[in-house]
Amino acid sequence: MAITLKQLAELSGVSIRTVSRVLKNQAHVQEEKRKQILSLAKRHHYVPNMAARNLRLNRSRFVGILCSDAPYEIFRQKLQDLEARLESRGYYPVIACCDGSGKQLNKIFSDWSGLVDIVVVSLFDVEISDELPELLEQHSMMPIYVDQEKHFPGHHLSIDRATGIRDAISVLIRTGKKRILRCGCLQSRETGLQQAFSETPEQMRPELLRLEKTGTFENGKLLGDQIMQSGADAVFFDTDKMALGFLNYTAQHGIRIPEQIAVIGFDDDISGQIIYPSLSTVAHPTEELNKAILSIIEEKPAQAIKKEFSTKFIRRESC
Amino acid sequence: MAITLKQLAELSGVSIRTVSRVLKNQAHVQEEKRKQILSLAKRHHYVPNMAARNLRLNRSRFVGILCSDAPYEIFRQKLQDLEARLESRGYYPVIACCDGSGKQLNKIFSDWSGLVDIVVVSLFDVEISDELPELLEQHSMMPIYVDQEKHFPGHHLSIDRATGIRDAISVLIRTGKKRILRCGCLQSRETGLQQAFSETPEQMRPELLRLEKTGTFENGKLLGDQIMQSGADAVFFDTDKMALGFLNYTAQHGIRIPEQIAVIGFDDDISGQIIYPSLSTVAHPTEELNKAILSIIEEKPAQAIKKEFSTKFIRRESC
DNA sequence: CTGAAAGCGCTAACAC
DNA sequence: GTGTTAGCGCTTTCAG
Repeated sequence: MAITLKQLAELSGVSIRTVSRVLKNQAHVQEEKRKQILSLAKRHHYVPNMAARNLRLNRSRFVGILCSDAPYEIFRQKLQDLEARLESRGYYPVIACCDGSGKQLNKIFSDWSGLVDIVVVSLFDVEISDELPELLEQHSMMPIYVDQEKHFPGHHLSIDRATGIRDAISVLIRTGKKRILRCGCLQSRETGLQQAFSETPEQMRPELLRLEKTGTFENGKLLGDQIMQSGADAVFFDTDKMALGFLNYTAQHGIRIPEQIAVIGFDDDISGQIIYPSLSTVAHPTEELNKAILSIIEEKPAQAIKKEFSTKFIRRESC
Repeated sequence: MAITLKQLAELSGVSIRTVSRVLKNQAHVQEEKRKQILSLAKRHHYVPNMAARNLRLNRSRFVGILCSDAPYEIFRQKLQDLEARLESRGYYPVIACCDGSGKQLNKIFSDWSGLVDIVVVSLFDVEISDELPELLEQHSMMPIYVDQEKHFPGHHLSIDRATGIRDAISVLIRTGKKRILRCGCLQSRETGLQQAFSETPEQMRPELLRLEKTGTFENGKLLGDQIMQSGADAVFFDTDKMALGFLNYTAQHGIRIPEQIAVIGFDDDISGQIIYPSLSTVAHPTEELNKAILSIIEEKPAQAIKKEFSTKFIRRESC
């Protein structure tokens, strides 16, 4: 099918080396031969076989991405952005949905061996096996950890949740909310909240209520009654999913947002933008993060990179 | 880094062929040697280099996926389902976001040459260059076209929009709607609508209104006034996006759904499930379609497969 | 039962 | 300027 260097060499009556030189613009080759080879190559649609090149050079343009199977919108959004960026630089993502078990990781890496040498670890809500670094080492793959709790050796790009959350809560405080409810139980959401409170002069500090439930859509919806009875005038949810569940409840019960209660979520799910009232939320630093991934891939720094990116508050109609 | 067959052969003092035989369980090898080789392989974490294997066998386990960059939720949903299915069978998706131009396609296929031999074409909203079949041929890649308008040679899996739409409209008619508005201008949405109407005895047939605008969220929102003034008691939108735009409008204006007007969309975007009232819609046959893709990949049928899958009406709160 | 060897398509060091 | 050649790591035919 596809023509090879060797065939091209035979066709043009020169050595494979010369063909290679012409095609790669290395050194000088007689203009005449050059042209002939070039036209021959074009006519036969010569394309280097990347499998062979990769084998020879022991590197590839494929970037493995380990992601969770769970349908978190924000995840897919990030992924899509990354895909586009990779491709624009001539890299391609190879996706594996992963549960984090050593067994599965081993299978994946084996299937990728020699074809993928950089792995972006972007797992969420799964328990990652401690064998991961060892497995990566064995398969000689370089990991880039994105927003991972476990501190495996390698590049780490993390997300500072506090900044965006602090700004969000500050807005609530500044707009005179007196009873703020925090709904959820993720430790990572706590710092920003505390910051906003401690920045506020004591006499102006609102009351802080808590409802510690996991941040699912269902929970947001089910807790509706309880939230409204709490007397809170503003509520911050751990996740947009949960906030959206609550907004579903309020829509159903004719509760006016933000007049009766202001709502802020976390994640910037697409759904938050399409509903009415649109959901104020804290957005992930997707762009910056993905840019950083790309720069690591392209520059392959010897030192392990550790960077943190800030989340950002996005004010919409719900507060 | 990674140990090779050759090294394993040297370590165990046999030929490379014998090692290979043991590792692949081909024919019999002296039990003693067998065990030694096996333990050696395990100790050194031997993993075959897929790049080399692919080169030799001229095939691969990577499946290229051409998808649109546009952030259509339904697209990503389908993609995610496909990813999981592929992986469960030991295949991996390699993603390229594509604008359909010959130039870009050529670049992508060149980058993939020898590494990808099956390409799932799942493009939407882009003009695909007519060079595609030729380019695929040149790179010896087998296409699987998913829901594509252009009839290039190869396997085609298409989506029958009519079935789900007919059922949707039938429900509207059965529930006594008298003025049904169709909002959108996609030709593909017309057949099912016509079917539902012509199946209905003439004296019971509702009135059919039309508003021919493209199915964007913005349009759904902007057309709110016009839709309400049309006097329609039910509206079918070309896309969930547009329906969601309209529901945003109705939420903002305190219009009761479905009492004042029943709403049905098309696509089954996630957002339609989380809002109140949840959006009745017509869903794509994602599972069946992706199963079919997998069976083509695994069975590599000689004959071009042409299959059509039906959409399905999902009734929720909005009608 | 086991091994030698060819070759997938490409790169690049090393001659001439 | 141009050609020869030795691999990258694997599979598999063909001889022993």
